[in-house]
Amino acid sequence: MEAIDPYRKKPKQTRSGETIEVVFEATARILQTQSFSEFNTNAVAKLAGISIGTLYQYFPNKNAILVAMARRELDKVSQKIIHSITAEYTADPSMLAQVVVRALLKAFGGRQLARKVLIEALIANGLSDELSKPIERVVQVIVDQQSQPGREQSINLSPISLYVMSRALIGVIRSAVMEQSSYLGTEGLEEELVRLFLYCMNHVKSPDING
Amino acid sequence: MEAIDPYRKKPKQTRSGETIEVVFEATARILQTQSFSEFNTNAVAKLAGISIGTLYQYFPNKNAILVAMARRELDKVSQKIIHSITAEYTADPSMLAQVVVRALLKAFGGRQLARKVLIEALIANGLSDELSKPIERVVQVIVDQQSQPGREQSINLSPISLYVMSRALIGVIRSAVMEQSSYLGTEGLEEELVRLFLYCMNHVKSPDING
Amino acid sequence: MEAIDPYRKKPKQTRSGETIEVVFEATARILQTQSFSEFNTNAVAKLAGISIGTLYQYFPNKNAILVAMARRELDKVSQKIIHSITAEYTADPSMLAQVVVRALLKAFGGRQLARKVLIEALIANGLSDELSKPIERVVQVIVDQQSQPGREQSINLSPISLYVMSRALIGVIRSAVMEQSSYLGTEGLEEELVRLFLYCMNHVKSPDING
Amino acid sequence: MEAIDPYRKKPKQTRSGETIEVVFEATARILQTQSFSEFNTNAVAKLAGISIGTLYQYFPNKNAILVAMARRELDKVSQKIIHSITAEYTADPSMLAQVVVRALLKAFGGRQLARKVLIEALIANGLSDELSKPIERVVQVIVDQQSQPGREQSINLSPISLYVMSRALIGVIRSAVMEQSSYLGTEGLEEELVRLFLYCMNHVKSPDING
DNA sequence: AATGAATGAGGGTTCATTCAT
DNA sequence: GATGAATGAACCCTCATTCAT
Repeated sequence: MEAIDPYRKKPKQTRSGETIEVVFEATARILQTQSFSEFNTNAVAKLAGISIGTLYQYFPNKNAILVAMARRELDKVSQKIIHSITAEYTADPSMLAQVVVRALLKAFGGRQLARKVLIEALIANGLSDELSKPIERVVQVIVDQQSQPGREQSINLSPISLYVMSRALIGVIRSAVMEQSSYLGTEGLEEELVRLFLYCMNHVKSPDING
Repeated sequence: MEAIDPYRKKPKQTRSGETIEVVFEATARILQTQSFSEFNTNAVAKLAGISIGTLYQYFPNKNAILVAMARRELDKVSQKIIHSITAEYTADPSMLAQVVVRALLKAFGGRQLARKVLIEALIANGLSDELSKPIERVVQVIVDQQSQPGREQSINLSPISLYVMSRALIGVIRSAVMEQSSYLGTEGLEEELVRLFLYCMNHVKSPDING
Repeated sequence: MEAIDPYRKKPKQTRSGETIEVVFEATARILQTQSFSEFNTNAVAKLAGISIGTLYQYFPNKNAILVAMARRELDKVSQKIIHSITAEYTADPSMLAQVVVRALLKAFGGRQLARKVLIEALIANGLSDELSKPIERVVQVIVDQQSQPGREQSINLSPISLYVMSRALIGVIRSAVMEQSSYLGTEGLEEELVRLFLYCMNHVKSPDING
Repeated sequence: MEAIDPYRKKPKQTRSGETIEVVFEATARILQTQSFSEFNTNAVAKLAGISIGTLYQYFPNKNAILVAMARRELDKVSQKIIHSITAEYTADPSMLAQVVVRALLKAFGGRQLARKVLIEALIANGLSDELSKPIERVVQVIVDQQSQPGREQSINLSPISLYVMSRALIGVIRSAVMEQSSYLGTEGLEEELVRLFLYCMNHVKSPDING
């Protein structure tokens, strides 16, 4: 559907990198302070302090700005989480879960309107699967970690379980952010998510309701 | 925010109801066969076989069409599910879960592009919480059912658990629909969702990964 | 340019008269509380509590409402002034002038937004000459009065003098109303207008500036 | 109220000035040859030979065209009159009056429909006081001139007298233009206006009618 | 006489994108 | 590489007016 590479020219030079950066900066500012409908190429160029012509030399079209920005943002998120996991390496799964959930909440639940709109943009552009990619990456890292030789019991997470788990997690966080839910920032939500995460990782057979 | 009532005039006469219906019909057809950007008031009116003026006598603006339609759609969904539960009343929780999940998948996962865009519309209008309402309604019905006198053990679902559960479920389905995931329609997905649902309903303490 | 008779059906019956009245009432209310652009047939009909169809049975088109209303309004004005003159019949010209000016100011300078907009409407419809008609009528009455047999000296006002005089007077008042001038309501303005009026009535040859 | 500056971008380049000019030209042509209702942005752009987009880069909205144009027109008028006065400097007040009145009539009474509509535009935009500004400017110049040292008798024109005078003069001319009066262009009208002007400038106490 | 749903021409305005400089 | 004036297709929405009931 959409051009896979949203950039028109690779930021080889420092100059180019700067231009892309100011465009992102301007985009974020607009999404944050104004509505999504306020986001248009002319406005971005103006706020970025560049000409509209220059903008179009770095992005083939309006959408490409959002896509590029969102991708970079999501990359950052997974980088951070993976870093957290690696740094606080632990054998305790519940600790692990907490680290991941907390990082996710911090990343997406920042109450930052810009991120919310960015997410909307991804969705509206049929790129909503990108949203879940960071979690998939994260989970993969965890699985790899847990499956290291020397471990007694390695996790065996089926692809579909991974899929459901990541979408469930992100789904809850996404909803909370979009609805500006009052649960955001509470310990309760974090606990529930940790529990959900652990359940999915364990992949135990669901026990009966009545025992 | 957004006008709560997306209708401009109450359908007092039968005529009005019909008009709204043809507008919905046309909207669905456009969303299904063409892209979202093809969805404009003129196209809708034309396909609906009414004048643009008439359309605007029933909907205050373009967005209102989507919002009204989405709401009705979601209402239908919960109606159906609740009906299913009531019809196939069962003491077996896993049966219950299956009924609910299957109904949800059928409702949202119809692979119908129109529904996808409708969901987008809700989100874009800051009404994404409406998406989860049907599940909340459904769960409420279930809880009520399970808690009837005579039952040995009633369910005690905390609000936050209900919240997380409904958003997790819808999150997965939503993602699958939006991404046009290949899991859609598979038994595997259904099973996973049933499991997730049951787990959440039971709300058991998550066992350790290795334990 | 415009239909001379703005009414579609003569108000023979009481019913008809009432309808026209509620239309005028609604029009006035809209012009007063909202802008001129808010004035449209649908709004008028709604506020008047009649159907749009009924409205069009009494007025051939939108403009006719304004024209009819303005004419009636201006008629009222001249009626009042003439009444004042007749009632306070006086041989003293300056008294006469004061009576006329005061009546005019009261009629047009009422700070009533509706009248202002009505005036605008007349102008916009190329009927601005109607504005001056009341004064012409008034002056005619005065002239007739002054010229009654038994009077030593009758006034001999040339048509062009009458024209200039009436337009000058109305011009000042109109401007003051339109600009919402702070002079409105002051004695100073009244005095100046009385002086102007008297000067015009006297029609003396203009003396040199320096004497 | 209304945006004080009706322009969207300052004519930095020569190009801009030209664009504004062709827009004015096209506007005038339309107002002159067609009715006011024919005046719409698309028609203007077309006749101006520019795209509608370009037009909107110079004027924020349709009305701004009229306002900008009217202002420029009125500026021209006062420039011309002041120029006339200065050029034909004279100590003879009646000559002076004639110069002013003639210039005013020429400026406003050109029978040009465009000017009429322009005036309407000013009025409709609540800027009708702008209409009188040129005369105020002119009178100021005259007063300054007359009050120069060496003159035996300087004029002492109170603000309210100035106000009444300018509005009376313009009022008559405006009416004549709007009504397309047959007096327009006659010597009689000019004489009457000169007389009115002189009377106001002298500000003599009005003599009794019969005295 | 009254109604009011339906009409649809028409117009204001935006904004993604181009291209000559 | 940068600029930004110019473009014009596209689209939302209004509202005067009609006419079947």
